[in-house]
Amino acid sequence: MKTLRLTSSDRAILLNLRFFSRLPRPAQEAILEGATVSTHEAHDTLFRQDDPIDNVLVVLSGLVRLYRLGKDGREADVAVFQKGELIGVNAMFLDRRATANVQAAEPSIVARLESAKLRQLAAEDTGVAQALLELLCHHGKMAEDCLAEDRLLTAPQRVANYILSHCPIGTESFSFRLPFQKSVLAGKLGLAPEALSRAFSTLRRSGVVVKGRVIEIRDRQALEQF
Amino acid sequence: MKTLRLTSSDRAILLNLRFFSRLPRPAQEAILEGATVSTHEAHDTLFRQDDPIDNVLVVLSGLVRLYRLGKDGREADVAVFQKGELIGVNAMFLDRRATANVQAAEPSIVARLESAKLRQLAAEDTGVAQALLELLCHHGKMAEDCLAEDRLLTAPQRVANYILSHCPIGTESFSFRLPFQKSVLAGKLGLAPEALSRAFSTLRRSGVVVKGRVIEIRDRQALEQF
DNA sequence: CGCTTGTTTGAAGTACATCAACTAGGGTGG
DNA sequence: CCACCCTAGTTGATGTACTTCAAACAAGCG
Repeated sequence: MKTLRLTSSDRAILLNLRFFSRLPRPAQEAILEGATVSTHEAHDTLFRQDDPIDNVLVVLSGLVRLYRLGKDGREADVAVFQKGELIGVNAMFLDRRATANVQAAEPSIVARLESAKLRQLAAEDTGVAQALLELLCHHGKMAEDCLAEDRLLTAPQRVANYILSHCPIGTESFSFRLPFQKSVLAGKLGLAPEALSRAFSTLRRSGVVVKGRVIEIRDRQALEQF
Repeated sequence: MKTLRLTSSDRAILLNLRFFSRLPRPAQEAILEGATVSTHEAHDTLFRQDDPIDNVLVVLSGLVRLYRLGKDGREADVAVFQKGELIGVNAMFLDRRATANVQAAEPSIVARLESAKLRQLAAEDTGVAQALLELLCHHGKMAEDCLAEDRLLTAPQRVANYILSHCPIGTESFSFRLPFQKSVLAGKLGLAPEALSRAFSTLRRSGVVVKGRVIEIRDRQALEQF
């Protein structure tokens, strides 16, 4: 891991995020001022569960995975963050400890904001607080969706759902590229990699063609009712 | 369902909540001013998924269950709220629609706060925003815990966890009363009622005695390593 | 006492995990 | 350019945890 200062392109990425773009200008400056950047290899661990943490991370490139460990050493993903997503906002307002292990799932670059500064800004400026509130509500909804999916859907249904969520409405056929390894998708969906593989082959009968990371949907209807 | 004004004891309950007690006095008044109360029979539906919703609910007594429906009509609980908990905070800052079905799981009384008012206060007063931020982070952590439990633990382990979470630290043996029907606990843990029942009987071998709603722990050690 | 509702138990089925073997790409070094 | 290796992914066989359906049982409450 190497730690650096923000480049101007890093700044540009940050300022374009939904979260940042809603902040008042002075708050933007204040946050960026103390920010640093770090680069990580795949499988690097950024934090371990319960580590004290006084940064909020922003993924600038790559992929960061949050997972918890079972007593038997098994890993369960609780979230996967892509470019532009914020990590560790919850911890900032709770006990300031990581609620999960944080790991780079591929070579990644993350910005590190100072939680203390962000907390202070939120306490002084309702605009900042507002942006955080919206972000947290969005996270909350995602989590609820995820729990409901886990409890209601079978593996092929979860995969179908994922595919459909990347498929613009109103299109009958479509194709896109997975933004990460299949094993990461498996973790995100709460499946073993083998189960994901089998789910894909089940969906082939409903017009889903998978070649490498490219997924092609031939019959949207069939997928939706799966 | 009957709608009423707040009684003074309702006001007292609300003002004692962690959330309310952190609010500045004028904000408390402003919120209580527009609040109403409604009573519900068991199984009453308060909202259906996607209903527009412009209240935040507070459970004053009883139990309120949030669940989503699968395509086949199966129900999956996403949260269960007891006395003193707030419902619908996420929706307030998103699209203002219910993210799940909301149902009284037993005869219940809920206060209804005006989301518009609360939103306005949060936009004007960082104290209010702060209280909401902490609340949402807490919700977020709960959701993450829940997802991780679902993915890492077997049914008996989840039940053991639940029991331990109600067992004061440092006590070797202990007993407490379930705050709701077993079928509700089953839903909360993502299990069929039968699975919960079987989990209890598995745990009997580890010193858990269940009589009606009363649960007795004879050997905390055994439970912890389950 | 009998009815309703909640819980337990049993038997059968299903979905997913796990383990192991095999296959396909994607570099690397010769 | 090919042989090799390493990793990611697939496929098969087996085990297991939970669901589902059905029936027995218990507990309130009229």
